[in-house]
Amino acid sequence: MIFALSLTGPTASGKTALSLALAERLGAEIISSDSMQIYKGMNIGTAKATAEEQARVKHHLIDFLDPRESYSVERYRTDAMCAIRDVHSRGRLPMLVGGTGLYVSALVRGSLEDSPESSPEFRESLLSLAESDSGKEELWQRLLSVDPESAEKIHKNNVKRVIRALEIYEATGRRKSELDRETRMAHTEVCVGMITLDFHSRDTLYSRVDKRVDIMMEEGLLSEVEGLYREGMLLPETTAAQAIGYKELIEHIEGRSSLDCAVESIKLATRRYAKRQLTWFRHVEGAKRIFADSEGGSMKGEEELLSEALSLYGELLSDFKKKTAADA
RNA sequence: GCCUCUGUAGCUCAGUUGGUAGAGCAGGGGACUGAAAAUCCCCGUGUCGUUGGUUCGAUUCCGACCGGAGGCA
Repeated sequence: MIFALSLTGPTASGKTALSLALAERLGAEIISSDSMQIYKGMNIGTAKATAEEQARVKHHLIDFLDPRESYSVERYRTDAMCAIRDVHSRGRLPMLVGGTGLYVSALVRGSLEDSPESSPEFRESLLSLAESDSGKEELWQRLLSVDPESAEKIHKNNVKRVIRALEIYEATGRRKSELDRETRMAHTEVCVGMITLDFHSRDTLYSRVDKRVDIMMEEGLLSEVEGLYREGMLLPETTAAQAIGYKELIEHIEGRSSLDCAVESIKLATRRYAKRQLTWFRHVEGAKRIFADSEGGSMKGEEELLSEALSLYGELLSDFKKKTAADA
């Protein structure tokens, strides 16, 4: 059983700075758990660690995929497991850092091996069906007849999820609800100790978000997006083109919104994203929480955060040791 | 100074022929197992500008006052 440390938190919470300090202290290598930093050339808008920062600590699963390509949780699981084994085999601590909750939980929960790959053709054909309300209803009814347990859990308007559940049945003849149960039981070869960054003051987080978007613009986000757009890297419908900061500036480049409007939309979308991340991380079982701000709302100093994180790491590690000793 | 319009949820505004009010946006809460920075669900009490009057009852009608916009001087 391999122990891996994970550091999560909403965008603009200061994950990167803390992760670098922690990694240096613990002899760790960073494995990104971010669904957008995987893409090559998307640097400013995804707040990727800079070249200097990457020189300080070795980073994995960052900046390696063509933005025109699609990726998936399961590919992430495979890639991340591979990186974790690699880092561990060299006697270093694998440290997952990123804000994509689903990616982290894919490593915490069992394997999804039995789960079928996605089928673009299948999705497309059902998607066109779902354009009307009655079409959505029809798809959901179809799911209800095939896998009532999943249908009950998935709202009929959540077309993507309804389609995925149907896709699983179509491809394997098995129900999504069954597979979910099995994967929940599946054993994992890695134990992830999780630290989550939270905020006492939502306002503090949101003003950090706003400020960071302004900084990204100053650093040249617009020309980064323009460059990628001109090279044909940001194609409609791809995951990369849906990234916050990119989709809004694409609209502006295509003349559908003013620059000011685009920047405001980026801030708004980022704040909402941060809120969703907080919801996700707050409800993750077994995660240890540290606050980036004090109760009054002012940001904590780096030293203070680092020492809090180190003590949580100590707790997580001793829990892990107890657990492995008990298993043996 | 006079005249007209206007003052309702954080913002933009509906509305009540007098029985204390509702949309959009913002905001809050939640879900999440091969698209996840995606996708989806739930949540609206606010001195109806202030103060008098009429009335069983006023945010709604009338007066005064205080903001705001425009017009005339």
